[in-house]
Amino acid sequence: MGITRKTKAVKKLLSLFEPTVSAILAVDLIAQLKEEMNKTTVYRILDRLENEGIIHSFVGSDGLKWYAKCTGCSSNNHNDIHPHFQCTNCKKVTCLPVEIKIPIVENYTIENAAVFLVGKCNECSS
Amino acid sequence: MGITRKTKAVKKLLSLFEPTVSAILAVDLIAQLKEEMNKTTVYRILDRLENEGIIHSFVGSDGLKWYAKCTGCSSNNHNDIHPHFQCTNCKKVTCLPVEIKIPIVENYTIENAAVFLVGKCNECSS
DNA sequence: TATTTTACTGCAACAAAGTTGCGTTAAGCT
DNA sequence: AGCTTAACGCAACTTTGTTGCAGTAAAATA
Ligand SMILES: [Mn+2]
Ligand SMILES: [Mn+2]
Ligand SMILES: [Zn+2]
Ligand SMILES: [Zn+2]
Repeated sequence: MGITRKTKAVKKLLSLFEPTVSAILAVDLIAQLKEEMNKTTVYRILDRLENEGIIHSFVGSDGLKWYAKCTGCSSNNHNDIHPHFQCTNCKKVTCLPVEIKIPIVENYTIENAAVFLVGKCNECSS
Repeated sequence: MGITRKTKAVKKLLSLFEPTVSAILAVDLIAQLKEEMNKTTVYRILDRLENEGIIHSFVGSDGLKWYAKCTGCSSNNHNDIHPHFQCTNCKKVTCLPVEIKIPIVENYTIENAAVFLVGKCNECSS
């Protein structure tokens, strides 16, 4: 189950997540890998890696899809529930290593929460 | 500034938000109004109403745009910051009238938060 | 190492959401 | 009623993402 074959394409794509802690836009990955693989392949590999628990995805405030490395997830245990932050200045998106406290609201049984925060990162707030 | 002319189209669109507390998908509005106005018109009216502080928008977990009525906003004061909830069963999306407690995270100055909650609504959890 | 199997990839065509330009219509003011 | 211009319809376009199918290559088997 999952990524059964570690092809050149899979290795190449994974290598782009290595040097950074930031999340990466799916669209940016496609642009960056244009010479090396087809966009269909990029989307398919992202799908598989996410099912494997190697990366996770979320949607930004503009509806675009972001991907970032997981820490300690597997295919049957995706426990990477944390807020994501975007800097309004440098536009970088990062995973915040803090717990989300799921609110208790009457008449609603809340099972999951997606939190997208916006503000200024340390480097950009001079 | 804002909606200067209350046309038939504007009145009709606003009337769809009246009978419900739920949010409405932009795409659903377009489908529902297909016979009465063009989709371009729908998008343009939604834009204007949002700038006026009459409705507010947010993005669901699938990247689609939702709109809901504002309560007590104006064009220069959009203070409708609350979580949104989607029921996994009936798919309805509602505005939750609770305050979002913006987390304090070192190295990040958080200015805004979008919280999208998922679970079961009262009607659907038998 | 040669053969075989099938997971993976490329391509082209498609789908859905949303935007833009421009000519036409109608809201609402005099 | 006539005038001005905000608002509208339409078609064409952009962007993101998906699908079907034929061809390729990773890796298992012999
Ligand atoms: Mn993350
Ligand atoms: Mn709301
Ligand atoms: Zn920054
Ligand atoms: Zn429900």
